[in-house]
Amino acid sequence: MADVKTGVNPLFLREEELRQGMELLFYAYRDFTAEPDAILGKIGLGRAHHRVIYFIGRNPAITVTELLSILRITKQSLSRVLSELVRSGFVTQRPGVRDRRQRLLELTEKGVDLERQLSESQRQRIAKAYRKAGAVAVEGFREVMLGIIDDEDRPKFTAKLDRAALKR
Amino acid sequence: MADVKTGVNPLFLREEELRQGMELLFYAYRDFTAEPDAILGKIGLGRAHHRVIYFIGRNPAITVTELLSILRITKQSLSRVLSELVRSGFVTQRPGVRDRRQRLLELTEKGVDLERQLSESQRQRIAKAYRKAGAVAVEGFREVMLGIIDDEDRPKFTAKLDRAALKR
DNA sequence: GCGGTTGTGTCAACATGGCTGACGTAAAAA
DNA sequence: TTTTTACGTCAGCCATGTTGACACAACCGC
Repeated sequence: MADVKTGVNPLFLREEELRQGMELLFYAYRDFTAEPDAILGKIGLGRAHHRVIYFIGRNPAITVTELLSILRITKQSLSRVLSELVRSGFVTQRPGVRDRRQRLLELTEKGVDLERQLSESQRQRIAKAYRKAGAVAVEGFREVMLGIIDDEDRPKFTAKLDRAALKR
Repeated sequence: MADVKTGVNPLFLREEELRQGMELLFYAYRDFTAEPDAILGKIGLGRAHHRVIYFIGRNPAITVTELLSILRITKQSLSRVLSELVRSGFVTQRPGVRDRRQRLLELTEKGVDLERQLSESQRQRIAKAYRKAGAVAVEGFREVMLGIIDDEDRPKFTAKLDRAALKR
């Protein structure tokens, strides 16, 4: 049972290691969101708006249902945020071609600008971390993060067939 | 400017890589918090209570100020959550010895139980990801995550001298 | 010992972003 | 034709953050 190298219970080490992992996630997320939050605050928007803008920018012509499944919130919650973004001219909606009930969402030029501004500090933060850690570490980071994410969303990061395009 | 191997603009690749990193953080955090949130909901508590319980459990006899600096919220926000936890018998307070203005926070037995229950699914999630990815990947994960975290909190994960103990 | 600083608490008001439940409409699919 | 789907909206509630103001005890430096 004794760990020869350290003289410490290996179960304790494991527990400590896992707790460190949990805390890394907490601190990283806390710091990752801090800067965009500050920018958003100045223009009367919140983190929820950033998420919506981000994923629309990332998946042009995304539908409301697809967006809901990414964010895992209710349509009522999304609706509030989304309609604010449409009203203030960051996002446009147009009916789907194959299914006219759908509202395909796109960023306006103004929306693209805001998205870029908001994500800039985050991109820089990730870039700095990647650069400092090196390619091997980045690959390890990717693997561990993928393991943390629920199975169903993992394919998003591997095969990049455009599921979205099939639907419209 | 052209990337010989892929025939793709390397700036685009870099952008894609960074965006993937950002999304990994979003999805990992979303899934990491989902299960404890569900448990908390049933007993009328929220994620904020989990965070407080977690960090008190992790740093027994932590002071309010120290807790505030970890959570980066206002004392008024913490106060509400903390007093609920004290009132419901998850946390105890006692005056500091060296500084009697301080309230040293500890989990009660009930608090320890709840903490364990809440963090269990998270520990398992991390453990599964670590196991699957392997030791090298875990080290890479650690390095990248540390790079994402603000400088000031990075020492928490390296030198583990007990700063807290010096203060009381 | 006095005066400033620190640790903590509290009251009040407000914003954000979740939630549930209910109801409605248009379009697609069976 | 009926049912299901995609989406919207109204209303109300809750959790969790914010700012600002005030209070008090205790500590620290001069």
